[in-house]
Amino acid sequence: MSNSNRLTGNDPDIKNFPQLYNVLNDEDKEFLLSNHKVKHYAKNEKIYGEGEKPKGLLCLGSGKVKVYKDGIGGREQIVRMVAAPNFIGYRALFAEDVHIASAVAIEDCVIFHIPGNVIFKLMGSNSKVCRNLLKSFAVELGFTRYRTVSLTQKHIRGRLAESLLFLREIYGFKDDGVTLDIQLSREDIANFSNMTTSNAIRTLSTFVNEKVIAVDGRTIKIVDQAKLERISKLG
Amino acid sequence: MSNSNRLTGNDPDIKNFPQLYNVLNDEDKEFLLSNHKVKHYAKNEKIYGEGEKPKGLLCLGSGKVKVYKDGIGGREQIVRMVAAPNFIGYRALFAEDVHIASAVAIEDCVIFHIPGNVIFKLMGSNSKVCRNLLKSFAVELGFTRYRTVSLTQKHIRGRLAESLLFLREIYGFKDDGVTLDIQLSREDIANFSNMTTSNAIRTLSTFVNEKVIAVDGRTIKIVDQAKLERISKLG
DNA sequence: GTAAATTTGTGTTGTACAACATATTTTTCT
DNA sequence: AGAAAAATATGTTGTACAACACAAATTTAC
Repeated sequence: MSNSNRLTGNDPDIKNFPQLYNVLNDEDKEFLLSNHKVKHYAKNEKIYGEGEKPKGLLCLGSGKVKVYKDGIGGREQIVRMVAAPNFIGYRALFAEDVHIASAVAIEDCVIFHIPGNVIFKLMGSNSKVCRNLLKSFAVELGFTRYRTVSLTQKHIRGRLAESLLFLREIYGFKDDGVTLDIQLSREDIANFSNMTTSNAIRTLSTFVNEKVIAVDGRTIKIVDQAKLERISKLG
Repeated sequence: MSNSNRLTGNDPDIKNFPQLYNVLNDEDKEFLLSNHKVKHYAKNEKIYGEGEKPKGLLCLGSGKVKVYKDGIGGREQIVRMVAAPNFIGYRALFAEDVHIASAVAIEDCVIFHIPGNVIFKLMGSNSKVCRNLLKSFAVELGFTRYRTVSLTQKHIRGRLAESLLFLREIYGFKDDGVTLDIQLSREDIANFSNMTTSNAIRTLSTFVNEKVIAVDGRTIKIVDQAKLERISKLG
């Protein structure tokens, strides 16, 4: 996984948000620079909630976000794990609908807020903006459909293995090349994998015993990726 | 299983495809009219399959289509039921990816084929085309996310009730106001509701006994919609 | 028209996993 | 620091539903 787009440093700037800024002409760049807000979110802070009206387009400049839906009996289902730079909360904006999921910062985040009329104006004068938004949708719809099938058809081991592989794909490894660059509670892992917290804990333990992963608190190392892929594939 | 060789009196026309034609200026209308193909598909004919490269944008002008993914052990999961007029197979086009699902005509269909470069040119000169495509994506992503949660968390009765309500929403009723305007095999209903065919048959029977629906072969009447909604909601 | 194939229907068995209980460890709060 | 709360861990029980088996009805094939 390439990290060439990944934002680094302490001061994210919308100029480093390639999906949007890089494709604009000079005039539109100027317009965007003077028509957006930069907001900071602390770890565990809510970004938006189910039922709220979208205020505009949100661009995750730095940090990590989980997007989830509240299900039956309060059981939350994580439908998306987001790394920067990426659009968030844009489905509701383009569906002209309220948010049907909630977003929470899972570590400190910087998010660029762009009012609806501003992004629509940019879309009018620059079709590459549209293309990038369409591409985001297309990738996400593909992911969500894929997940619908595996979360309903795969067994627990397969679902958990797949989730770990997706976390690796989304967030990558730390410098050592084996440690997942994301810290999640067992509950979050369970909610991402459609299982109870108990079963997530249990199954992670068996993976450790089988030397597929190594775990230290919330730090997860992928020890045998080929085996993990086999477990994911076999269901 | 042959297409484009059937003579039909009154074919649907791309002029009646509002998401695309109505928003164009005269010049672009002319361009679109001379740069698309009208194709016929017979009932049960495959429109595209998993792994194929998208040839362009498909617009369902008339007929009904199911979109499904092949899951574990050949168990197919229907991820979308489509009524005209609607875009189909566009995810792969905008993700610059191969199709990750298959589409089959569940009754005779007319589909407008628009080459990729043509739709991209129209998007460049008319941002309303983009808006309509974005809206399609947004609605579909919302549906798919909603379904992920209910297909994984609701019990069989709730899943089947929800599926019947979605079929009503998508295809509506016949003139009598109670008969679903769609004929599906029990297997298709099962694959849309994430359950075995046996359980779909069984549960439909109990719904009949409970006077929630009435069934005659593949014809389904919704007798007590409020009750069906209650069953769907309670999971 | 009859045979073959497919779809529909129903009962039985087995099991994957949720639900629950409870202990232990870690984190948060004052 | 110690108390309270939350997260992690593990064993037990119950059940929803898949898997299987088989019969009847319907459709397709020849």
